[in-house]
Amino acid sequence: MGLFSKKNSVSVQTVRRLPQYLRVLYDRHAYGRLLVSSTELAEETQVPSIVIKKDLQAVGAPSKMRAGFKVKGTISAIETFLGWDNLNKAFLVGAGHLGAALLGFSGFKNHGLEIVAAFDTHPERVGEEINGIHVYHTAQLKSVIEEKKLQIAILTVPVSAAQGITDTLVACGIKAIWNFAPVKLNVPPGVAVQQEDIASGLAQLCATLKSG
Amino acid sequence: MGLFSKKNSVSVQTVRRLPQYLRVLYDRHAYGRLLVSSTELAEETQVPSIVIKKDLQAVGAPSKMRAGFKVKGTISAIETFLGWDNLNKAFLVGAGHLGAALLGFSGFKNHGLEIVAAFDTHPERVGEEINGIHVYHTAQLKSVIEEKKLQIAILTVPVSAAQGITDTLVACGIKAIWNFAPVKLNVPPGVAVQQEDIASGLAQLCATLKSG
DNA sequence: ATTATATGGATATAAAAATATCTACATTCC
DNA sequence: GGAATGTAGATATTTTTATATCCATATAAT
Repeated sequence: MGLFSKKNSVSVQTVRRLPQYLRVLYDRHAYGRLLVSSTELAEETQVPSIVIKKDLQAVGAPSKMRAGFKVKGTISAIETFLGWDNLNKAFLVGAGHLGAALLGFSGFKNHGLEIVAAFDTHPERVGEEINGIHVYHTAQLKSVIEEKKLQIAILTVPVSAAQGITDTLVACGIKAIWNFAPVKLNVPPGVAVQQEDIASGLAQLCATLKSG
Repeated sequence: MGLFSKKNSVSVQTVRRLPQYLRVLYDRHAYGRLLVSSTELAEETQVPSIVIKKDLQAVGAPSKMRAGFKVKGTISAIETFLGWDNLNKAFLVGAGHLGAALLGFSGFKNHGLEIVAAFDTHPERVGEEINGIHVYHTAQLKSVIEEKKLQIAILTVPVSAAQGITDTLVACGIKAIWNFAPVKLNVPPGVAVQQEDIASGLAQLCATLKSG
């Protein structure tokens, strides 16, 4: 029960739902609303209101009795919790189809992420600019990471290249990897890997189809 | 306990892990292996072996005492469970960055999915072929769906268009929608919607970063 | 003032999922 | 042949997550 044992135990599922709330909150804030109730958020997100209440309480969102959660304060609470209140410098490795799609998505700045560089090995891609982001050769990873003080890696390379690139990233001191390659990466402790597997969602849809 | 009350209760998390196992199994099968143990699958996927055992038991994977799970039979069990043993005809609405990336991904055929048509409203996209898939105008949705007997919709349109397109899809009798637009869709009972929210994964990564 | 109502907050319960423990059994190795 | 080993299978436990119930309270209607 010491000073450092306070486990900030916000569940994974709660964390995954936060961006949904954020979107509705941004919208309400744009309309000048000061308060929003969990009931209203529930209608908008199709998440049960009781889950929303618990989620928002977990991140310390401010509320007003009988009125709802304070829009601005709740936005701040969520953004602070996720570290989205200031931008992390990110880069992307693998400027293929998916990589280009992510580079073309301008919404990351609302999610605390600023993609400032891309890397690839294909000669026809290196030197290009995609949505204003320069594509370097993968050989320059180390120098560019250090020069630009990059923090978060987005991995959209083929499976065969994923682990090799990862080893390089780890050697460069990268502590967060967002991995879209369908393979589990081997990293030392202290490096966070978030695995995105598009097949998981498809599997869920197919299973629902068969049973429903 | 009647004939129809048998609830095939395979958990969501189990379903989401199945594709991972499938990848390793394909690999081992390609190398001619007949058996694979849960321990080996655990090393490969970083999922605890006991979870793997339970998952595979849940879908009725065949095994051999003291030896492991039968590679071929387990592949069949998973594919059958997910309905990936024969191809579902799918189509994509919204051939923008992300849409094009999905159209360019040829791996869906291993996941029971064959994308046979795309739709968009932009004049410069309509009429194009992306990875051999024709892009129709969205106005033709109904006729093409009926003509080609399409079953699964992949939605990669902007948020503003998502619900409108969904209403059309529902009217066309579509029963499964894989939605990449970050908005909850309103659909009648009986229509399965699988929501993909890229921000959820990013939130998870950021939360890990902050706490780790 | 009084009452009705909708809300966040707190607590309790239930359901889902992960993890641990033990057993039986083939295979391999002496 | 006998013991050690590594496996699936079954069961039990714990942890996590979701859901339900009740309560105090601030607002609005009467």
